[in-house]
Amino acid sequence: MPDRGKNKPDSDRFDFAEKLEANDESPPPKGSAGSVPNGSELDHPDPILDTRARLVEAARDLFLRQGYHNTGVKQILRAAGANSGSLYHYFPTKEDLLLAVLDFYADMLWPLVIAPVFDRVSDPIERIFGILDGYRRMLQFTTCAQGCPIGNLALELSDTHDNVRGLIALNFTNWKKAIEQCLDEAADCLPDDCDRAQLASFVLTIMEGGVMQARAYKTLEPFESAVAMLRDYFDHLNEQSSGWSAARKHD
Amino acid sequence: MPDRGKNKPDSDRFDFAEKLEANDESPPPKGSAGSVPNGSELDHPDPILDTRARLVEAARDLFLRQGYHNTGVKQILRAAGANSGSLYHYFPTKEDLLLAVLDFYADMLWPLVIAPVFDRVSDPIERIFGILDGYRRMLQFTTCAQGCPIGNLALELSDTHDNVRGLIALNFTNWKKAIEQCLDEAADCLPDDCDRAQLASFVLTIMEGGVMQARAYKTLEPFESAVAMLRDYFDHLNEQSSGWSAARKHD
DNA sequence: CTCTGTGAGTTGAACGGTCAATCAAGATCA
DNA sequence: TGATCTTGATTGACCGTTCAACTCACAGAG
Repeated sequence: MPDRGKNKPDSDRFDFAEKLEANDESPPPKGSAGSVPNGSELDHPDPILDTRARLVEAARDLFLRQGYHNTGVKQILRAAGANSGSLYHYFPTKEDLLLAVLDFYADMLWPLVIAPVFDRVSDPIERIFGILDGYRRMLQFTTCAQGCPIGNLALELSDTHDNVRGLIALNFTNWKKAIEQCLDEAADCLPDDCDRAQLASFVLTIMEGGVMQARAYKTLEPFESAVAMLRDYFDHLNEQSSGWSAARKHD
Repeated sequence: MPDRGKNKPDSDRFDFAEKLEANDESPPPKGSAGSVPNGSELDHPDPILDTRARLVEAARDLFLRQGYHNTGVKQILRAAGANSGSLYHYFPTKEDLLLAVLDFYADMLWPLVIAPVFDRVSDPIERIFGILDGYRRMLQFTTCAQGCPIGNLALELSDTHDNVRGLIALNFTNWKKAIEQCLDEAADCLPDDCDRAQLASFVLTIMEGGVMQARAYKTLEPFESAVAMLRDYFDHLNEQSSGWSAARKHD
C-alpha cells in the first residue's frame, strides 16, 4: 500500500465540521451574493489547525469550488497559509493531497451528513429525505454553485485516476449504506421483493443527477422536483407493501 | 453576440456522425481493451475534414476523455494535425473551442441520439428507454469510462464559466424536449395531473446520476438498476392513468 | 493568357506566466 | 543532539496565446 502521507498527528480537521454544522440549521442568505463563501479564499487560515489539516481543508474547499485540475498548488498554499515545502512534506504529490481530501470526506460523512439528520428525525423514510434536504440546502446556500463534492470529482477524475476513483466509490458506498440502513428499518413499508441495496443506489442516482441539473440551470427546481418524484415512488412502494394495513403517513 | 468563431465553411463535422452511427448497432468488443478508442489519440486525422472540423472533433474527443482543464491545447493540435496558429485563426480562445464543441453536441443530438431510436422504435415510452439504452451502450462500449459528454462538462465548468453553463443547459433542455415529446404522445398512459416536463427532467436526472455511478464503480449495474426502477415507476404511473382500461404492455 | 494584388488559411518559433515538484537551509521541539 | 517541520527560492516542463512570415487559390487588370 502506498504511503499517501496519512501520518496525521491526532486531532485535526474539525473546522469543516463546525462550519457545516452551523450551516446546517441557519437559513440561507438572500439577496446579493454577499455572504456566499465563494470568490476570495480564506485569508485568515485557522491558526488552531496544524499545517496538514489546513492544507487538506484549503484543498477540499478549492477542489469543491473549482475542480481538481483547475486548482493550482500555489492557490492551495496561499489559502492554507503554508509553503510548498510543507505540502510536500506531508503529501508526496498533489494527487495524494486529493486522496487525503477524499479520506476526509469519508470520515466526515457520518458526523456531518448523516448524524445530524438521524438525531433530528426518527422515521426511517423521512431520514432519507432529510439527508436529501441537506443537499438541497447546500445548493441553496451556494446559489446552486456547489452540490455534492464527491460527484464533482467523480466525473472529473474517475476515468483517468484509478486510485482516486476507488475512494470516490467508497464514499458513494458509505452514503448508500446509510440510506440502505433506513430502508431496512422501513422494510415493512416496502414490497417484499424490493432490493433495498438497489433502491439505495437509486436514491443516490437521483441525488447526484438532481444536483447536476440544479447546477447547470442554477435553479433548485430540477433537484426539488426529482426528490418529489422519488417521494411519489416511495409512496407507490408503500402501497405495494404487504404491511399496507398499517399504512404510513407523512405530513 | 460574441463571434465565437462560428464561421464554419459549409459541410463538415459528419465524421462523428458516421462513427457513432456505426457504433449504434454493433455489439461491443469484449476481452482486452484492444479496440476501445482510448489511449493514443487519432494519429491519422481525417484529411477530408477541414481544419476547423478536425479541431472541433479532436477537442470533443479529448474533452470527453480527459476533461477540459486536463486537456492541453498542444494535445488538441497534435490530435487534429494542426498548428496553434490555425486554432487561433478559428477560435479566439480555448474556451471558444469548447463552446464550438457544445454547439456541435447540440446540433448532433437529434441526428445521432434521438433519430436512430425514433426510427427503430415507435412506442413513445419505449423510445425513452431506447434513448437511455443508447447511453448504456456507450458506457458498455467504453468499459464505463465515458458516459454523457454534457454531464462531464456540467460539473467541471458550470460554476466557473457561465457562458459554458448556458450551452450545457441548452443541451440538457433539448434532450428533455425529446423526452417530453414522447411523454406527450404517451399522455394516456400517464396520470392526468402528471407534469410531463418535470417527468422528463426526472428521466435526465436518472440518466446522469446513473452514468456517474457507473463510471465511479466501473460497472453497468447501477445504471441498469436505476433504469429498471424508472421503468417500474412508469408502470406505476400507467396504472394510475385514467385510460388504464386500454392498458399498455411492453416486451 | 499572363501578371499581380488580395486575403483566407497555415506555419512554428517564441512569449510570459504558471504548473507541480525539489531541496538546501533554517526553525522548533523533544 | 536528532527528528520533525517550515521556509521560499528554484527547477524544467508545460500552459494558453501571439505573431511575423509564408503558401496558395483566385479575382481583376492588362
